[in-house]
Amino acid sequence: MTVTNKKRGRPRGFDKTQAQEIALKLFWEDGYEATGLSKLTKAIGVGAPSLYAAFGSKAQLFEKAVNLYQAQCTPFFQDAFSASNLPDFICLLFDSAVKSYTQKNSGRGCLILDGTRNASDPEALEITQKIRENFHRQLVDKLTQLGAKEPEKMADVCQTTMTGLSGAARHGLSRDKMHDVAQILAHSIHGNPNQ
Amino acid sequence: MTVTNKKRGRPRGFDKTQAQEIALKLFWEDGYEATGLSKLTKAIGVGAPSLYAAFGSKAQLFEKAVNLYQAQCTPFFQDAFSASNLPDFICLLFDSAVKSYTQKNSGRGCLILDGTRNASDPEALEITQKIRENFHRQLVDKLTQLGAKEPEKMADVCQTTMTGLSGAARHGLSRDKMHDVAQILAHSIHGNPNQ
DNA sequence: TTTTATTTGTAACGGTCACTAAAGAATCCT
DNA sequence: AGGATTCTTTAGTGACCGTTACAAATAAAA
Repeated sequence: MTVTNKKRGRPRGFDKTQAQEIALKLFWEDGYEATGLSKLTKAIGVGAPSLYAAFGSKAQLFEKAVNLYQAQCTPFFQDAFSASNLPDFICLLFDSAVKSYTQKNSGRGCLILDGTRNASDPEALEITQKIRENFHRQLVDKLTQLGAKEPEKMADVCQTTMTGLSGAARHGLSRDKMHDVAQILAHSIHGNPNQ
Repeated sequence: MTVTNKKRGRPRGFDKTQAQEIALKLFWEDGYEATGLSKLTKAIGVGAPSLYAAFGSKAQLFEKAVNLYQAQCTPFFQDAFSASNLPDFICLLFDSAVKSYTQKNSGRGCLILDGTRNASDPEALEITQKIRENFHRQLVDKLTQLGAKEPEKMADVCQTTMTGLSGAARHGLSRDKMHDVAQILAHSIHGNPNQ
C-alpha cells in the first residue's frame, strides 16, 4: 500500500524550518515586540500572507521560534543536568548560561528570560512564562536528586542568577567578565555550608 | 532691587513635577516603548503639544522620570551605602533591591535595569546605560573602601544579581521568595573566603 | 480538461506610533 | 489698550503596526 505525501495545491515557495530559524534570530536579537512583521518578511524573503498561511500569527511564529531555541539550547545545558553532585551542577549551569548568552552570530542573553520583557501581547508573554515555570520544575527535580536542602529556594536562586546573567549580557557585559561573575556566584553558593 | 518670578505668557495648565511622577509610574510599569504618548497624555490629562512644549520629546520626558526615579530610590539604598563592612553592604544592598523592586503602587523591578529592555530608541537606551555605568563606579568605590579583594568583579556580581532580582520581580516572583533569594545569595557571597 | 486545494503577490484594512502646524486663549510688559 | 510671549486645543502629519481580502498562479485529483 503506497502513500503519497504530495499535497494538492500550489507548493510553498520557502522553507518553513529555515523561516523559523530566521525568525528566531530576529526575535532573539531585538525581542518580541521590537521585531515587526516587516522585519520578518524582509529577512525571510516572503510576503506577509505567506507567513500567516504558514504560521497563523506573529505570536504563533514566535512560539515556533522559541521551540527551535529550546532545541538549540538543550546541548548547552546537557552537561549541567547530567552532573552528579550539587557543586558541579551549579557551576556547570551558570557556565552554560554564560556560553549560551554570549554566542557570536546570535542574540545576546536568553530569549525565554528576556525576549518578552516589556512586551504587552499576552499570548507571547504566556509562551515564555510557561517555559520558565517548566524549567523551574526541572531545576527543583534535579536539585532534589542532588540532595539540596531547600530545592525550591535554590531553584529560585538559580533562575534569578540566570536572569541576571541574561540581563548582563544584554547590557553588554563581556563574556569574560560574565564568566568571572558566574564562577564567583557558583563557588559562593556551593561553598556555603547552608546550601 | 526686586525680582519678579512671573513668566510672561499664558501659564501652564498642569503641574510639571506631577506630570513627571505620572510618567514615571507608567514607564516603570510598562517599560519605555510600551508606554505610548496616548497613555501618557491621557494619564496626565493634557494634550500632546503641551507635553512637547514642556519636555521636548518622549525620550526627554523619560529622562526626567528617570531622574525622579533615582531620587525616590536613593533612600532605599542609603542604609546599604553607609554600611561599614562588606557582609553588611552586600546584604543590605540585595535587601534594599528586593524592597525597592516589589513595592505596592508602583512598577515591579528596576526602571534603570529593565525599563528599556528590548527598546530600540537609542536615546532612551543611553539614558539608562549611563546610569548603570555610574552605579557601577559607585559600587566599585564602596567595595574598595570596604576592602573587597576584587572590587571590579564584585561590582559586576552585585549588578548582575540586582539585574536578576529585577527580572525575577517582573516575572512575578513574590517579595517573600525574592527576599529568600537575596538572603541566600548575600550570605553565600560574603561567607566565601575568596571575596 | 475540469475541478479542487493551496500558496502566491498586490494592495489594502483600521489602528497606533511619535510628533507638529496653526490658531485661539491667557498672562505680563509697555 | 496694544503688543509680546507662552501655553492649549484642534486637527492632522507620514510611518509603521499586525492582519487580511482578493485574485492570479501552481499543483494534484477527478
